[in-house]
Amino acid sequence: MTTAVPNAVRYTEPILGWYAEHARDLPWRAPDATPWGILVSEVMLQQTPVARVLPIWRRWMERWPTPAALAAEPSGEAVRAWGRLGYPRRALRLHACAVAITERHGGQVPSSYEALRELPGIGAYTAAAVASFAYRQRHAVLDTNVRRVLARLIGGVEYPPRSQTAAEVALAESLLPHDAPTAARWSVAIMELGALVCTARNPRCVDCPVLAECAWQRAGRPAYDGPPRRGQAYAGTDRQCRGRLLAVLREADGPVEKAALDVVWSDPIQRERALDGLIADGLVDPLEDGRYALPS
DNA sequence: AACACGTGGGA
DNA sequence: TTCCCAAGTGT
Repeated sequence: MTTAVPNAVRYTEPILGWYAEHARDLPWRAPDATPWGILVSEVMLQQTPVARVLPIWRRWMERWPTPAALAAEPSGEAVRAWGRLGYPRRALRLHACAVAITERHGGQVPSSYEALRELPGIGAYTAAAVASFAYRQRHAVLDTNVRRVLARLIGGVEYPPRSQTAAEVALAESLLPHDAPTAARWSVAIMELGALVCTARNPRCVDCPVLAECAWQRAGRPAYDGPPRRGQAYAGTDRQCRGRLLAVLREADGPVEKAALDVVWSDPIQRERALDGLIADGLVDPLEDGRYALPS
């Protein structure tokens, strides 16, 4: 038996109203933001806080305002401009996106979910986000923020399951307003609610527009009881080693000697493995003369 | 379906 | 200081 009260009244309207008043004015949300700018922001924001993305995004858009502008440069320039945002393979894939958009889509970021999904580095979330935010379409946009809001608001638990389920997708789709532009606004609104109010730690429930509807609140905000949610060691890992190695190349003006890489990581076995990994990923180019460079 | 993949800031 | 985690994707 479904409720007689339409979801639009219970969730949509309060959250849209809250968003209208409390949304951050981020540059990729400005009226003059382009689909390319929005796509770039979405890739940069993957697993990365807004505060760190902001300056890099501004510099990036100033330098490469169109996909064609980026496509015209070596991929290594994208890796260099990526700076310390993390997960530098994203920079490589963004460059590959620019090439694909230039070659296959006449330089215009495609608007269909399917075409977006085929671009390198664009998965289910990012394709839905770009289609929604750049083209005002109606898609379930299910990121970590939205999953957490739905887990609490509807599921009555503190955190969503570790990996995304079909039930979550179905739920997100069932909540989508029928009208496409409204659905797009709803998607960004519920995401923003998760980012600003319904946060992972210390949620600001007092500021929540749907506190009265919240199943987690109603249940007395029980603490998460499932298996440990995290545990990613970093110190001493290949990831850290790769980061050190790539930082050397990023900060160098041109190719570097092998010795310049050797000094940043003491364990030669791990160092070589990490370097081979970077080369395999296309993030590092081994030159004929024995030196190493960012890819061209 | 797990696991690899960077980085830095807040609690 | 240590731990958690921030608009995921590809294999």
